[in-house]
Parts: sequence; C-alpha cells; structure tokens
Amino acid sequence: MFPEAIRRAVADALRSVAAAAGLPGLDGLEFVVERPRDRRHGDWATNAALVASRPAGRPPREVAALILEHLPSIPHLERVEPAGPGFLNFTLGPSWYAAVLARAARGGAGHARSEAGAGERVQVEFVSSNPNGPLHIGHGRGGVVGDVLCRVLEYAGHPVEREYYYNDAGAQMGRFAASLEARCRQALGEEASVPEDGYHGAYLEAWGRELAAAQGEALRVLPAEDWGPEVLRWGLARAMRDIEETLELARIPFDSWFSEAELHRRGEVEEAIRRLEERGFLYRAEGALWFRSTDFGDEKDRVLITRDGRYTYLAPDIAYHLDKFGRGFDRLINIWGADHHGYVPRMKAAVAALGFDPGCLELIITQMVNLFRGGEPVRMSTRAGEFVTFRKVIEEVGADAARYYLVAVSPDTTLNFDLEEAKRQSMENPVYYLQYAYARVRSLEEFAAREGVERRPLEEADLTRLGHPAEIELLKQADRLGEEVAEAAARRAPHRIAAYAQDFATAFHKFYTDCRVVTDDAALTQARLWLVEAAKSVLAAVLGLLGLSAPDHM
RNA sequence: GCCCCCGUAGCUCAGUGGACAGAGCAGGAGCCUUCUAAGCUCUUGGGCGGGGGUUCGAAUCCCUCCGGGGGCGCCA
Repeated sequence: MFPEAIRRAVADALRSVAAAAGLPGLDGLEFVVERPRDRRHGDWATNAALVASRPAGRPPREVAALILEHLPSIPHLERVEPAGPGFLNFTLGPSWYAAVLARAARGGAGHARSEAGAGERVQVEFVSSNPNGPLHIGHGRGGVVGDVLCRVLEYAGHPVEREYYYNDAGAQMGRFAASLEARCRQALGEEASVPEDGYHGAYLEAWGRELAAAQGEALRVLPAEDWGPEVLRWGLARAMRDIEETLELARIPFDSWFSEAELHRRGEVEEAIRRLEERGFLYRAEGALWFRSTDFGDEKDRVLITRDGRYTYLAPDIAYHLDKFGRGFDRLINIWGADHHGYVPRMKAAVAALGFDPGCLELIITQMVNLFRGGEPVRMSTRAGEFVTFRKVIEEVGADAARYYLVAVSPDTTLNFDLEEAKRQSMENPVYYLQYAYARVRSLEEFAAREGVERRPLEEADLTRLGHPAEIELLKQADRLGEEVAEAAARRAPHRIAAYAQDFATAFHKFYTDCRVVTDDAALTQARLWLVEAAKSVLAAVLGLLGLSAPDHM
C-alpha cells in the first residue's frame, strides 16, 4: 500500500529533523497520511508538520520545509510540496498508475483483497426474524446490511460465518399456532376466532386456507386438543420456507441456522443459568429468578424465570450467546433493528457476567425503514399485520434495486425507501448507473472482437500512452478499492462501498465518453483495452460486494 | 422522566478532526453520421438545527437547548 511508504518516509524525516535541528519531541509523533479531498492537493497528504509544530516550537510551514529537506526518496513519487497551513502534498507519477492497472487487470474482481482483518474470525448474526410470519422491509434492511458487511469483511481478510437465529420456542410461537389454528378452522367452515393477543395479519388467513387444504382431512379427525402440535409444526415449516425463499430471492445466504428449541433440548439454557448462578449474579425475588445486570451497567435487573416458572426471552438469548462464545470466534457481530436497541446493555451485561469480554460482542443497530410510493407514505399497521413484505418489495423493484437502496445509506440513518423511485429504470436510479458501466465494458469487449481487434499480452502494451485526464482519474479511482473495502470493514459501514462504486462508475463513464478505445492507433488501443480490463475488475468487485448482478447488456 | 438514532442544497443522502462542505435527483443551458445518450459537459442553490466550549484547525469532539423518529414488560 502506498500510504505506508509515505508514512515511513515522513517518520524517518521527522527523526532526522529532530537530530539535525535539535528539535525534541518529534519521535513517535502521531500524524495521518490521507487522500486529500481536493485533487489539486495531490494524491496523498500528511499533516505531520501541523502536528509537529507545537512540540518543535516552530511554525508549521517551517517544520514542513525541514521535513521536506530530510525526506528520503519514495518510489513512484513524482513530487512533494508544502501547501496550505503546513500540509505536505504528494503526487504520484505514471509508473504508479501502470502498476495499479497491471494489478487490477491481471487479478480480476479479487485483486484488491487484503489482510487488513488479520484473519480475525468473525461471526455475524443477522435477520433472525421469528418464524411466525413473512419478513418485512426492516428485516430486509438488516439482511442486506448484514450480507454486504459479510462480503466486505471477507474481502478484507476475515473468515466470516453468517448465522440466522430463530426463536421457534416460547410463548410467541404458541400464540402464532393458536392464531393459525383459528384461521384453519375458519377455512374449514368452523366457528373460530383469532385470540386477542394473537396474530391478526392477512397472511395468516392465507396460510390457514393452505393448511386446511393440505392437512384439513387429517386434522378434522383429531380431538381439538391435539391440533396444537400439528398446527405448530406445519406453521413453523411454512414460515421458515417463506423466510428462506425470500432471503434467496434477495441473495442473502447463511452458513448456519440456529434453533432456539435446540438450545432448550440440549439443556444449554439451564447450563447458562447455572453458570450465572455459580458466578453469583442471580437472586430470587417476588417469586421470580433475577439476573443482577445492574452490576454491569444495565439500568435495572432482569427476570430470567418468571413467577409462573417460564423462561423470559432473555434466558435463551443468554444461552445462545454462551453457545456462540464457545464456538471460538474472535468477534461476534449482531445486527438488530432499532426496536431492539434497548436490549444492548442487558446483553452486554450477560456476556460480561458469563466471564467473556463484552467488547468482543458488537451490536449494529439498523434504523427504521419508511416505505413510500411516489412520495406518498405507504400505510403500514404492524398491529393489524398489514405490511408490505420484503418479498413483495423484491418482486416489485427487483433484487438489485432493493439491495442497493437498502444498503446505500448509513445503518444509523432512518431510511426512506420509495418504491417508484427504486423501480424507475432511468438515470435517476444509481443502481443502473453502476450496472450500465459494467454493461459498457462488456459491449466494448464485444465491439473489439467484432472488429477483429485482439488484446495482446500486457507486457507488450505501452502503458505510457495513457495520460488523458480521464484515464488517470479512472486509475486513481481504481487504486482506492482496497482502502475503501478495508475502511468499510473496519467501520462496519457497508454503505461506503455503494458510495465508492458510484465514484468509480462516474470515472468510467467519463472515460468512456472522452476516450474512444478501439481506434486506428493500434498501440493506444492496446493500452486502453487493458485499462478497460482493469476497470472491469473493479466494477466486478464492487458489484460482487454489493451483491448486485453484473449485466452483459442493458 | 430516562436511553438510542437523526437534524447538511428544493428533495434523498454522503462526509464524523484538517486545506475554499460533496453527490444523485429536481431547476436552467448544451452534446448522438464514431465502441450502448440508462451517458457526458456547463450552470443555479446550503455554510452544516440554535448557543456555548475544546483545538493551530470543528459539519465532525464535549456541554446545553430546540425539532423529528424509535425504545423503555416477569412480550420477542
């Protein structure tokens, strides 16, 4: 990586300055090497002189001049100049961009993979919707954010496991089964009503009819009290099938599906409680069993076993995290919806109480999604179960657009998702802008082939023929890929990839408009064909990271 | 009342310590006999909700106030 070369050189220079000019306090100074926002400030810049100014007791510009004087030579560097209040601006020469081109063109979509993650094993748990109904758009956001984050982490050198945890036990499932049973009986012409605290969504009417059609005959002969387990089994499978199909449509794969019921069957919930007991964090009060989470900063203690002897949802959740920590990951990342943010302190408390480092558990909270259609809010009542499902959104706007819009903004920002806008196949849609760049690359390849122009080996290409501003800009943008992915991974900010992808597509479209690739100038044609190949690698990489299709034609 | 997220251009959003604050869309003016015009160029438009503070430097950090959203169950 280039910035490290600059960092080393500047650090060396600071040491030399300290020795030569007798200025103390310049060793081990913290300074940054970054890409300046403004192109006129070169390719890289450092604030070293600004930071060194105070300990050196000299004005920043003066320190900058001293650093410059003692700066060792850096390969590929064309020039360094002091600027502004005391920055040092570095500009790279053509040899660097030839190297960037060669790497991208030869290495394909994976050419910028890094070891930034240092092999740290990460497990990401996301979506984790309960199997009692379809996924809604909020789950979709968590799903896409989680999926892209996983792709980004892998690209940045982390082994990643993706897990879906589903609560197929507990009171909610009972309510779900009772509701489904009522809908099924109604479909069979019986008198029945959905319990007050049950699920009233329209989807359950449909599922009730399905169940009646599939199992009606078999159920009819059973005594009323025997329906429950059958209905639950069918309903659970039906819900899981819907969830899995939806995730598949959205291209969100999982490595592992973890069942809460399994946790109970294996006695892990009891085990977790025993462990907390041993460590002295449990007590009985008011007939219930409490976890003293306030010992770890939670605002109040939490019940694990209720007065009537049932586990609260927290008990299996703690057992689940105990299980995860036991699987040897270096880091656990949970992606939760905004409505769960209040559970962060107690979950962290539980992890700490179990004796693990709560810092190894990270919670990413995705804010709400508001759906619009042509600027008008789409009315959704969760209580009445009337909501636009994630599946319907994908079917309406397509997986590419749905994914893009859900991941393009920061997880911290409330997302306003307009179905009409996402569906529009026009220039106001950033998804197509990006894919169009890829389609243009493919079209260039086809055109060259039709013209009988063959790309010769890279060694034979004269890359010094590249020098048009649009060509240089394209290579500069290509050079950013590795850093951008590492940054997105480190900050858990998958939306940065969408932003970078747009920047790159812009550079490519500009190049396409300004520079004709296949011309009578054979040498220039060869150099540009290789540049196009490099661009193709970057586009394939970002489309892959975002989980978008890479169309040959549009 | 307490906790979390947000408040940046007409709209949707980037930017979370650095150099005159950016993009897309919308508005205005242009560019197709040449590899896909789902493209490109130029242009209008904000000083980052208000106030205080830290810093050589703040949209970015701290305090406070205002506005919007979400959460505060022995529900999950």
